[in-house]
Amino acid sequence: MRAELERDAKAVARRIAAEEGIEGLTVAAVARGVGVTPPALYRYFNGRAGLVRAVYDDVTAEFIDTIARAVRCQDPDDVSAQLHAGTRAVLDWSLANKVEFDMLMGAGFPKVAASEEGIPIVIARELGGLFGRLFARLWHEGRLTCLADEDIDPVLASQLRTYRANVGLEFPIGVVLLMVICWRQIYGLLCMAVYGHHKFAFENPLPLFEHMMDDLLGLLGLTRSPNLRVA
Amino acid sequence: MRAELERDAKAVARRIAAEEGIEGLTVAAVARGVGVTPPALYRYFNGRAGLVRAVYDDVTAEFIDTIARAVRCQDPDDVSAQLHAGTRAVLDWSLANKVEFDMLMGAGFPKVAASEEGIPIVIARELGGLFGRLFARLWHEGRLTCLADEDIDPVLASQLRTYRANVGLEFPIGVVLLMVICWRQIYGLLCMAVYGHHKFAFENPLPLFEHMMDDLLGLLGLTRSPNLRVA
DNA sequence: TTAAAGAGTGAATACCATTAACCATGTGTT
DNA sequence: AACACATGGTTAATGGTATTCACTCTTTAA
Repeated sequence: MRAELERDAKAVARRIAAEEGIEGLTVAAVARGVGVTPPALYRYFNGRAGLVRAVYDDVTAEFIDTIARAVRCQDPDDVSAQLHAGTRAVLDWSLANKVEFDMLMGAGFPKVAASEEGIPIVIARELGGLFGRLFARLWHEGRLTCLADEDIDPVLASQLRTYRANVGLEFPIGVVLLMVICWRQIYGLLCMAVYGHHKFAFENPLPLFEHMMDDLLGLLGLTRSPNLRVA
Repeated sequence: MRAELERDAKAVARRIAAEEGIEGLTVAAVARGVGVTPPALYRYFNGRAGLVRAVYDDVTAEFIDTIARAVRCQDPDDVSAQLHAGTRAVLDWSLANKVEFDMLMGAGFPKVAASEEGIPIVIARELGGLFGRLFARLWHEGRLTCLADEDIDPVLASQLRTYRANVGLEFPIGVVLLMVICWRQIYGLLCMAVYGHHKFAFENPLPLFEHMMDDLLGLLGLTRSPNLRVA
């Protein structure tokens, strides 16, 4: 019947989490926000953990959608622009949604994953798949230079194969290694920007970001696209 | 008088934080741990925030000391070994102290910084200084190849100068940029390892770490030292 | 000897989560 | 139409938390 209350509660929960931080997301606060007493919410959510879980699911979907949209916005034949725009979208979304970023890709994730059953590795899979398709295209076009299988440390190679299987990629593990190398740098920059340890000097992360993108695109044999469209 | 109670409380707080996570660090729990009622702790700490702050200060000192020790352990003339060992110590400490890592360099930091006044940028300063001295040595030995000032984007250059001034470094901003490039990758790997998003494939982060170190040392014109001593 | 400062306790207030018991309301069936 | 029942909410109760205040005891200082 009242499916709208569930929708409202989710929206309120999301807003509270964004404004007050995840520790401010309480059953009582959400109940106040939707004009109901706290126990009522137990009809819809599994207590506080369920509320957090609901926000997590919503945020995950929104994040993936945002990034995918930014990639789709580019010229479908311009892989450089797609990679650049997708990565930029990750940065922009993360900065605009710091609490949510923490839930998806920071310290919040282990906590969310521990609180309820069946939290999937959806971010690594989806994001890996999204960018993986672009890497696949570069690979098939023969533009990537990467390590041969036998030049990769055996233990690392085995890990890369596991990753490839889980994300559903189909190119050599040398390409997977390239992805991981790129992600390592992007992720480091993201955490620097979101958590703000270097805010005293790098309040605006864009110069470092663009410098990094030039670097990473170069690593993939690409150059910055002149047709990049940023939302 | 009872300075020992303050010591005990700090130790208990640290243990609870490590075992239960930062949200389990409650005034009541610490009080139980030292056999006293909660209000008693208000004589020593500024409530829960003060307790968190005390843990933060302790952990900061321990972290810096651990890394400095690992660096000192190496041949003082072997900069490669010092960089490698120092970075490895950061990884090892972070994995062994995930909650504390989060407080120093993750999502916990903004929260701690917001809770009490005068939280210094001690980590960025100290760690930057520690590694900065090694970079300074490489620079003065003329082994580093880096961008000239005029080849760096002006906004980025200004940020690098701010960083250099805050950390007390004395080499060209091209070298500072090298440091930031290295840190970006190290930090990304740390967050990956500590937060465990890719645990399904990279449970053991060492292969990726060693691969990264080879990369970074190469960037600095160095090779892996044969005399590396890992604790 | 006495006054004051230090260090703790207990009680009170105000949050929070969670469960249990209860009540209204509408829906479907006989 | 009347009745049973599932749905969706309520209030009440339990127990956890932080924090403040008033009070007591003990130690120190004059």
